[in-house]
Amino acid sequence: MAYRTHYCGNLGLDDVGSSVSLSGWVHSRRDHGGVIFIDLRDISGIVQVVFNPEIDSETHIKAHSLRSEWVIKIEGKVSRRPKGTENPNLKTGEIEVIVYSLSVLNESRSLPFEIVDYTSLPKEEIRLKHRYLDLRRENMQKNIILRHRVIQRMRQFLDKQGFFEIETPYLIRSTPEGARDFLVPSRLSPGSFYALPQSPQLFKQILMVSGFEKYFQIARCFRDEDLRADRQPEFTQLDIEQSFVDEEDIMSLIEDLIKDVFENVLNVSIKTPFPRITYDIAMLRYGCDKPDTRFGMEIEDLGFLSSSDFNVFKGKEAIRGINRKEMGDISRSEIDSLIEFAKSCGASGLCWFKVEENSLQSPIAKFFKDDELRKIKDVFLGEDSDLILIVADKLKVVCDTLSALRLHLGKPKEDFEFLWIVEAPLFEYDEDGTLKPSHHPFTSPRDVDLPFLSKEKVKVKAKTYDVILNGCEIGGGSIRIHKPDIQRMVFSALGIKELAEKEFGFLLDGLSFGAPPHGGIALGIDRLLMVMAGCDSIRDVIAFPKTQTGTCLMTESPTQIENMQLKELGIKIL
RNA sequence: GGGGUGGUGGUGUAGCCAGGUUCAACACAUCAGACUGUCAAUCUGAAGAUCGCGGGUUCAAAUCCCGUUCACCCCGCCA
Repeated sequence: MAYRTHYCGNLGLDDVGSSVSLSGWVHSRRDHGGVIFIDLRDISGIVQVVFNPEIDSETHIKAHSLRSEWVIKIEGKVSRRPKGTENPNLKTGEIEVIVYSLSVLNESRSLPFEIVDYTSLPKEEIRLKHRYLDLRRENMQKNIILRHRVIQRMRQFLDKQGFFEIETPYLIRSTPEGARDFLVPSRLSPGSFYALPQSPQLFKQILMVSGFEKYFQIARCFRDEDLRADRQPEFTQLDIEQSFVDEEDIMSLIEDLIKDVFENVLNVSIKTPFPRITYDIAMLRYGCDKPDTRFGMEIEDLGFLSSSDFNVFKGKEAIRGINRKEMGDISRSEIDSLIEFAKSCGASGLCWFKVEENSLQSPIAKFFKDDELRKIKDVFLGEDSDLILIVADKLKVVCDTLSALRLHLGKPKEDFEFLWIVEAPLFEYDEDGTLKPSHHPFTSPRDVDLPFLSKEKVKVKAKTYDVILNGCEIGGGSIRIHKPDIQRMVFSALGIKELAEKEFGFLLDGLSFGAPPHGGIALGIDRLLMVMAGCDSIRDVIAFPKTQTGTCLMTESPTQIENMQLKELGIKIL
């Protein structure tokens, strides 16, 4: 007889009276000496199966030896549970299966940890080592299946919109821009290496030149940089590119896609269009380019205080602050720890005012004139029991610190808040003073900024759009440059003209053969899933993630390589 | 490269920053026995850790110090 006629979790009152066979894992057992209850688990859920000595004594004796996570097959009859013994916590709690035949398909050693979600989880180290057991937990199965549903829905949606799913190579040319590449040695060209793609960026643009017009791919991307809770060395993007579009087209496509996915997978309705703010406004109001907008506490400018008598504020590049409502009763030591927090962000200090009886209280209040104090209170709409925090420093430090304080003190509501950040600068200077693209060098500048490409480079804004969900950057894209002369101008502005001709010659060639206007976006599937599933780390939505040092604790990769294998590749370890 | 947190039976924690009659406690899991209606079963009993690893201080170290390693969080880095 077949392993199963039904799935455990799908049985219900409708099945009462039918004979079924079920296969699955022993989730838990309750042995009463007489009757034995087993919770039998398969992918669909759990059902209680009953071994009763009066039904079949031989099977009952066999059932005594069953242990957690043994794999068994049973045959039995679905019965309504006796009155008063129904379990409302179980989807199948109104019925049980009276067993008349049991076979053990496989035994299990005693477990390194319990396969349950109600007790505190073992250390992540242990979970990752025995990932096959960790993934048996209901919560993890939910996450991985959610991931499947989201990806399927995205494919469906894009297919309906006329997009083609096209694969691009994983063994590609290494280019100097961007993150560190993972390299793959070429046996056939000793001393030469492929790189794994950081994204399919160039190939999808080439597909536009090729005339496919609408492309997407669930693409694995690889970046050899340090890991974080939201960063793995390999991660998955929904990569999209489309011809004959502007920013509006891509943003509304993504809004429709996200709306469709959330409504059909999570049954959560999403308001579109998403709010849009420019990069400059985001930096001004939130101090960062991926603000969490689930709470207010926006940053206010206090530049007028640079002319006050308070020396600390004199000559500072920026003076800005936030108002943490209803925290005016904070203790002195709590304020001290906020000051420490600010210092850890790079600030030299943190000034504070409590609003009490409609006026500002602070050790530094005496340095300010009455009208200055009033103005501070007005800027923040200060009310009694508010706490106003002010940082005066270099602009970047002020932004970083206030942004961090905002997240530290904010109480975000449980919700999904989307936001577009548009018009990021095309270029930025890194700390050693070299100009680099803030997205990638194929991003189109705004048409109005073209004249500034050669002079005030940092003022040039780009046709970019990043999509933010609850303060997490879940995607970003841009309209690309489709004219070779403008592409060359950008390369020149970056001072990489010669290098680019060599590295990206094929793109410049492609653009010169009638490339259509085009643009696209990539959504970080792992991060999107992390927020959808309510996890704190993308590791919980990836079946087999790496540790912070880039190792896999289950397979113990990476490993050293035999000399023979190295020799064949023409590689020597230093 | 840097800052921080943690590592105590299989798992999660307590003990540690007052070093010694607590050289190890509690819960869960495991094993054995009992039990015919439980569902995180219950009851009784047993087994199981030289406290990540190495060194040092001390009459004495899970506890203090130094180093190291692993996991996690963060900065740098991530076009």
